[in-house]
Amino acid sequence: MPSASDPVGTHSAARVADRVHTTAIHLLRRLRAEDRRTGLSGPRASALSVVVFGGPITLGDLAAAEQVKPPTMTRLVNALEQQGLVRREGDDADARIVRVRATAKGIRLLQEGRAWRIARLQTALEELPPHELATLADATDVLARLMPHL
Amino acid sequence: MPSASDPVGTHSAARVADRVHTTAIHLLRRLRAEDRRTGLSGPRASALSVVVFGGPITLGDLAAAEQVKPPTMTRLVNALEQQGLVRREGDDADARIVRVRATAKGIRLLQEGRAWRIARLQTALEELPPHELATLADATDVLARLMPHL
DNA sequence: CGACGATCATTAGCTTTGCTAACCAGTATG
DNA sequence: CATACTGGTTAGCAAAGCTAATGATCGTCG
Repeated sequence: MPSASDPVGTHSAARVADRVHTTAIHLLRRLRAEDRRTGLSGPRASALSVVVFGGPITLGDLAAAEQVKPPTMTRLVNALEQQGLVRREGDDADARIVRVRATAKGIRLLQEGRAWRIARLQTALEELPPHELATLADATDVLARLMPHL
Repeated sequence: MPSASDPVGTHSAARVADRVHTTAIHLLRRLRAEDRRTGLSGPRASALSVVVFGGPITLGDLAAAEQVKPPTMTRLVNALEQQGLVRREGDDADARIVRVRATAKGIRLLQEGRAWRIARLQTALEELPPHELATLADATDVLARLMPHL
């Protein structure tokens, strides 16, 4: 199915890869500015997000999910804990393990922050015709399916 | 035009905004690992990219382009200069100004680094059927058009 | 022409985030 | 039960971001 913007099918994987990459970078840079409103830095917001949506999780797994080494995650969790956004919990079976759980405050802040961050993007998307919105949705599906293979 | 994955048109701008945002974050995190091969950190690679493609540019404009304050850019340029990737040049008319220009080595390294960084993505994209590749290309078009309004 | 404010870059010093190496406590295994 | 492995933390380093203050130059206006 040749698209409207590329009727003759000149898409090469290399070109598309480059454009997807560039687009992602530019998009996030634009949105980054909104982070300040929550008082949460990028890494903290990201880690909190995993804790909120991924339920109680061990510190090591959290580090792996965030693609960060354990010492870095220890510090991030320290900071989030001091802000009252997460709690450390011990494990009954294995005393080495630390489970991290989001507090009600953490859940609330994350949702507000997320809302702020994507508010501008959402506003812009509302101007799009439905079929373009659908294209974006489809593209996220494709990339989500691809992600595990990266 | 309802898409295959969403036949009844339940797309809301809010949902799509959230998914685009999340997808961009996850994608870039996966790709980040490849940066080490160039010996260029993310910020340095990004700044070098602007210098290479944006021609000689003043330090202040470069800082603005990278959405960073001047002192930060001074340090980045110092590092790039020590690596022999850019050169500082004075301005004849205005002695306050520093122009930053990429060296041949800088241009070469950037192109190699870019290639490495997107190599995994490209490999994954090569597995996709053409219509999904086209979906991704269209999505980048939509977002690129949107970008100035963000 | 000369003084004074504006502009561009840098320096100094702080915080956050990332790392590796070393360490401690607890688990599991021979 | 000794020994190795695992999960988390501590210590210490480097990079990248910031603000505030400095230095040097430019432009303007009296």
